Amino acid sequence: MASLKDVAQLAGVSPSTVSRVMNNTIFVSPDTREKVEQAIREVNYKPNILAQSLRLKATKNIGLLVPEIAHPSFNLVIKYVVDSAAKRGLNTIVCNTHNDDVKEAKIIDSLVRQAINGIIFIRVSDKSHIVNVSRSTNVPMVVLDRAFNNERIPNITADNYQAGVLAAEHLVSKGRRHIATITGKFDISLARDRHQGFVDTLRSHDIELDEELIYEGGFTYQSGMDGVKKFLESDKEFDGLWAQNDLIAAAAISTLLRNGKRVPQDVSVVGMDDVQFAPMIYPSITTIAQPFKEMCDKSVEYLDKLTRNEKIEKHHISFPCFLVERESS
Amino acid sequence: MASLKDVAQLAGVSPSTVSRVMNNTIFVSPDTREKVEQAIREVNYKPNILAQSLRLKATKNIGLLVPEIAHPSFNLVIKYVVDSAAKRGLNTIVCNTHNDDVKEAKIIDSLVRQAINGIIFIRVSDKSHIVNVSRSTNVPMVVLDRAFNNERIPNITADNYQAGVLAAEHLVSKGRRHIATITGKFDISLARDRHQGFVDTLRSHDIELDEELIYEGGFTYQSGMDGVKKFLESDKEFDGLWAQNDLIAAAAISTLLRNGKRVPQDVSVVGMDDVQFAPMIYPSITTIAQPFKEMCDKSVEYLDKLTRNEKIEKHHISFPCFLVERESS
DNA sequence: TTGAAAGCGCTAACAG
DNA sequence: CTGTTAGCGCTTTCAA
Repeated sequence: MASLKDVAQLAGVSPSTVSRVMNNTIFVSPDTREKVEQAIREVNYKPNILAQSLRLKATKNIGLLVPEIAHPSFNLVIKYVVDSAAKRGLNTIVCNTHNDDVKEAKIIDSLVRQAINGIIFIRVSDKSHIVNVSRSTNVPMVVLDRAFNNERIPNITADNYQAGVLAAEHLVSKGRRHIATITGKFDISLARDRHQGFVDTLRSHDIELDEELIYEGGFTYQSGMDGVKKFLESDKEFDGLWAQNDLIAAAAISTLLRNGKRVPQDVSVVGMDDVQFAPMIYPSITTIAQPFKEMCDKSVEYLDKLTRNEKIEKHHISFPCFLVERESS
Repeated sequence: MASLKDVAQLAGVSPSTVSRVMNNTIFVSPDTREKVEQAIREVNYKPNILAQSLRLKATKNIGLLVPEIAHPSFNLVIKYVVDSAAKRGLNTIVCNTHNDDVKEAKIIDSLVRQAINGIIFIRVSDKSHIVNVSRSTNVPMVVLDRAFNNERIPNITADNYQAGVLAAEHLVSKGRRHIATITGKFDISLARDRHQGFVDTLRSHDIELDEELIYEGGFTYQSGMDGVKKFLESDKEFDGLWAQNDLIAAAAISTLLRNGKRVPQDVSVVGMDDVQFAPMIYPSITTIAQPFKEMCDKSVEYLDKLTRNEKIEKHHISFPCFLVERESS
């Protein structure tokens, strides 16, 4: 690969001049410029990003940490972050924390060593303590999806409470009164928020959730199966079910079908996230969608601003969710 | 962030000594080492990766190009490549080529400027011409999943012909004789290979595919729906269907169900890839699995070897597929 | 308007 | 065993 020096030599000018032509930083006389551009073309010169970054103390890479890559919701996040970053000329280094906060800490630690410009971050759990890192290294970070209260680190989330409201309203509007729910682990605050919105709204319709029809799962397919099995084994009748994500919803639907229940006739099922497969299965999943694209865009925008020391409007943005009605309800 | 120089100063030694301690490159006397390590701890020194890379002309980053991040099969590839790279201490920059070979070329072009050590690559189509890039820049590359004949660039694929054989054998073993198939676009050679294996095997059982029961789709959900609709509109009876990926299979299954057909009783459906949702829907999808994990591991291993100029055993490795039998057949 | 020179943070001869 | 020195490829003062 030709270097800037090579180009300079070939054009008979100094390296600084070539740099000036490349970056349009200050005026260069038309004929020198022509000579230089000629030389650049001749050797197909491309600046070495590493050297640039070292000099400028800024890279074109951002890091994206997700609890698990092969999770349909995070898959969407990856797509949108990568696409949005690419639009701004940024590369995305995708890291898998495997739902393990020790691994998570290690990854941040290695990422922070000037390989990247900033980190977008879906925390493994509410316990992940990343503040220290951010403080000691001043690598900009934004926390996505899972709530995080900190005055230094921006936080982009969906309005999870409102998601619960939407789910409840929808089930009630379908005439369902005997309602079950399968949630994520309650040590993740968004699971609590969703549940709270759900419970409050049902209550406002004089519906009280039966304790036996609440299953605290873990945002996994398995917990969807387990939850429905437990409900079926109890004697409780139920005609509506909210699953706090679509993985759980898919599990619930297939488990119900396998047990001779009809969806939606016997049980209306509502999911959450509107992942890729939600419209693809039969019956297709009615779900509470998060505006992932907008959330990811905003995250990248914030990170970008932070790296250039620009102000950001708000430290915590919460995006409203919306209902996508399909066959399962 | 403290630099090597700071540490040296603090420890009262030269920078090179600190470097030696960090890298264990040659012997350092125990007490100097102790002094240095003390200083390192004191300022929490972390080497600047950028400077290291510039100096060593090698980064810890690899690039991964996929035609579309939010495609369930490629999602698996991303997961496995990232995980496998992480085990070797490599970061993965994930890029989305959006099924566009112009974009693809641009991305490679920008990636190649020393930001990365090598590229793993699922080509957009058989037309993508990346050889030039690899030649002019000598950034190591390996082509994954989609066949590519080149003596310079290793190619890791599944045995797609054999996949077709497995699918045909399975349908025949289920007593199916009137068989339909929905394929990927035939400008991607693996679609042709799969089809060939399928056709040859059926023929060996004296079954000839009816032209009207072959639909050349595009590895998308949409083409699965379109294909089945076309089949249903023709008068042809069919009791078996091979979809060349699980997206198509899912579409086929739900379209059949919506049209009053039972799966598998009326039509046995077989997919391919064994993506995440294949076991999750009802009926769960019988599918021809590709050993994605092994394929990705091998790709990363090859890339790693290439970057250290080690020999690799074979330039083209083709991994056998296997049948995963579930409810849909 | 252009060039010379310094330096980003690191490693690796080369001396000693 | 350790220090000095040069240099990876670039940008940016500072002078001219």
